Amino acid sequence: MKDKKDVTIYDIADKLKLSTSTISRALKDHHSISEKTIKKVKKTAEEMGYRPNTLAASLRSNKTKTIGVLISRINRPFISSLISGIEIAAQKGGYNVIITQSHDSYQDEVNNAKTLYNSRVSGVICSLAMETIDTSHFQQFIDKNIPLVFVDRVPKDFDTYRVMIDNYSAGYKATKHLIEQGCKRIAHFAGSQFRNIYSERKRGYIDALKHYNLPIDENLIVYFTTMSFHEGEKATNNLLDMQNPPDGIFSSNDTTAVSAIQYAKKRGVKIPQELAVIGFNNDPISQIIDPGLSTITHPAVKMGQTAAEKILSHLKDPSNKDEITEITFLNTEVLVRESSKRI
Amino acid sequence: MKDKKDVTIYDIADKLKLSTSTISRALKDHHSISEKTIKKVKKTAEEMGYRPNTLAASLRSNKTKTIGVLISRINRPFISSLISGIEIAAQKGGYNVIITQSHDSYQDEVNNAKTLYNSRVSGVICSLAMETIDTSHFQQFIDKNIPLVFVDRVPKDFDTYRVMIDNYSAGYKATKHLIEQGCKRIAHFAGSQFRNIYSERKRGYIDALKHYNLPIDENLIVYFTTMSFHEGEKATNNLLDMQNPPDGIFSSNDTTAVSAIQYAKKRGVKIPQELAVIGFNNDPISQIIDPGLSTITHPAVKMGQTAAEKILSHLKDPSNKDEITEITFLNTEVLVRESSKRI
DNA sequence: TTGTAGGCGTTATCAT
DNA sequence: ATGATAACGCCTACAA
Repeated sequence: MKDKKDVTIYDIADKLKLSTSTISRALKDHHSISEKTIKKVKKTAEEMGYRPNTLAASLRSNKTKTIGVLISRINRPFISSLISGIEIAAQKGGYNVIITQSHDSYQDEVNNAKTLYNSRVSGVICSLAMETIDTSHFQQFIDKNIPLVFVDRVPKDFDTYRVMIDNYSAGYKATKHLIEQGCKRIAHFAGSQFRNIYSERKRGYIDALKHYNLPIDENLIVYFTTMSFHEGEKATNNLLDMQNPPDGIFSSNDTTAVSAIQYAKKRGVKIPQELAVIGFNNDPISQIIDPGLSTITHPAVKMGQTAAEKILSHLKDPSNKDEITEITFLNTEVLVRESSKRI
Repeated sequence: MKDKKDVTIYDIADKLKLSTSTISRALKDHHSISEKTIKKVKKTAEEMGYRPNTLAASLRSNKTKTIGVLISRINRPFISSLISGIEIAAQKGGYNVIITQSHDSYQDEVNNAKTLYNSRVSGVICSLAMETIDTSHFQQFIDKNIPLVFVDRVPKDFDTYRVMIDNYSAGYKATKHLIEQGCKRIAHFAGSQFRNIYSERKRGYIDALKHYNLPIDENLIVYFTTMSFHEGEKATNNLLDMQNPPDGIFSSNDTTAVSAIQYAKKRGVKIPQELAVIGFNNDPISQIIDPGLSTITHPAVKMGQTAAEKILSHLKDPSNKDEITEITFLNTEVLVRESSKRI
C-alpha cells in the first residue's frame, strides 16, 4: 500500500481557484471571509479528506497545544487518577497530554524535563520524584515563560503554580482522630523528609500530639524510603516487638497502612481495639482490607483537572506573566472506617 | 520576563561562520563532517543553549517520534500498568507517548483517533472502548501506513498487530481450576460480549464445563455492562437468592470478584467452602481481600512494552509494510489464593 | 568536507 | 473579501 500524500490547503486552493490564505481563514471561520466561501471550502476540504497538519501550525505559531506531564510512575492509584483528571481538562481545552515517568529517579526526571522542553510543550505539570532535591532543571520552563504547575509532591522553594493539599492539617486531623479514639501511643509511618508532603504530615502528627499533651517518642516514628508493602511489614514487626508497643498508627500512605493491618492480624493483634490504624490516599485497597482502613481522602482527579486548568488559563491570558506563585489547596477529609473505630 | 528567542542552527552557523547544513549534520554526527568541526559545533551549541526544535524536524521529515495511546480510562490497575510499559519501551526508543481516554465511549474514541491522526503520531496503540463495535475509524491509520497495535481489548475483524492473552484458554483454566476444587455449579460473571476478551473467556468457561460433563445453566451466567463493584454486588445477591445457588464463581475481572466475596461474606456464606471464587487480572485488591482472591495473572507492563516494541520495529524496518496481521499472545497463569482453595 | 537552495504546511502581514 | 509573500526551524539533494 502506497502512502498517499496528505491533502494540504494548497490542494484545496488549487481545486477551488482560491488562495491558501483564503482557505486557511475559511477553515477557521475568519470573519473576513464570506459565508458562501466558508461553506464551499469546508465542504471541499471534507470531500478531499483534508486533515490539518498540527505540526506545521505549531511550528508557525510556536505553540503546541500539548501539556507535558512528569510523574514518578503511572501505575499507582493516586497518580493514574491525577493523570486522568489532567487528560479530561486538557481535552476539553483542545490540548494533548504527553506523559513521562521518572520512576522516582532524579536523573530520569532531569532527562524527561529536557525532552519535554525540546518538544516545545505549552505547559508542564510535575509531581516530583522521591529522589529530587535540586529543582534547577525546572528553571528552563520559567525562563521561557512556559507555565509550570507542581502537583502534590511540590518543591519548597520554587515559586510557581502549586496544586496540593494541606498536608499539615491532614496529618493533624488524622492524628487527632486517633487520639479521640483513645490512642495514647501513636506511631507514624513517615515518608522521605525531603518531600514536604511527608514532612508536613509528620509536622501535623507532632503538633496534634503536643496539643493533646501526649509525649513524642522518636522510636515511634519510622522513616520509609519507598513506602512499599514490604517496608510496612518490617516496620510493623519492629513496632510490635517493642516492650511498649503503639496502640495506633498514622501512616503516610495506604499501602503501608494495609500491610500493617495484615501483619498485625497475623500476629494476633486486634484491629482497632489493640491497634488503631489510619492511612492516607483512599486507595482502592483501603476499602477492601478487613477491617476497612480509615484514611485521608485526596481529590486526585480534581487535582489533575485543577492543575491543567491553571495552565490553560495562564496560556489564555498572557497578562500575568511575571512571578507567579499561586498555591491552590484542595480539601482533604478523614474517612473513618473500621480500622480506627474504637468508640 | 521577556521570552528570549530560541537559539537555532542559524545562530550557531552565524557565530561559527559555517553553513546551517554543516551545523545540522555536525549535531547528528554525520560522517562527512570532520571531528574537529563536530566538536566545535557541539561545544558552541551547548554554550549558546541550543535546543533542537523537534517540531521543525518533524514537519520536515514527516515523522513525529510520538506514539499515540487510546485507552478507556487510565486509572485502572491494568491500564495504568499497560501504559507504564508502553512509556518505558517508547522512552528507550526515543519516542514520546501521548495519551487519550475514551472513557469507554465510542464517540470519544472516534474523536481521539482523529486527534491522534491529525497530530501525525508515528504509531497508535489502542485498547477498545466497551461500546465500540464498528472499528472503521482505525482505517485511516492503515491507509497512511501508520502502525496500529491493538492491545487486550482487540477487535475481531481488523487485520493488524494485536497483543493479547489467550482469553479462551485463560477462561478454560480458571473454570477447570474451580472444577478441580470440587465445584459443581459454577457461575460466570461475563463482560460485554461485543468485546471478545469477554466472549472468549466465556467460551473457555463453557468448554471447560462441557469437557468435565457439567451442565450449562444460562441462569448462572451474568452479563455485566460496566463490571463495577456495584454490579458485582447485585449479581451476587441474585445468585445467592436462587433456590439452587452456585458453589463457585469465575468472574471476568477482580473488581466484581472481590465484591462477590465481600457480599457473600456479609450474607454468611463461607468462602471458599460454600462458594469458591476466582477473578481475572491480579489487581492489587485481589491480594488484600480476605480470603485472598484466586485470579488469572496478566503481564500488563509486558503487554505495553511489547505493543510499543511492535511499533518501533515496524517503523525501523519499512520493508514489511503490507498487510500485517501479527498476533502476539502473552502467557497467563492461574494464581491460586485462598478464595478457591478447597482441597 | 562544506555550502546553496528549496521545501515541509500553515499563518500573519501587507497589499489589492 | 481575497491574494501574494514571507517566515517558523530543520533537513537534504545537489553543487562546489
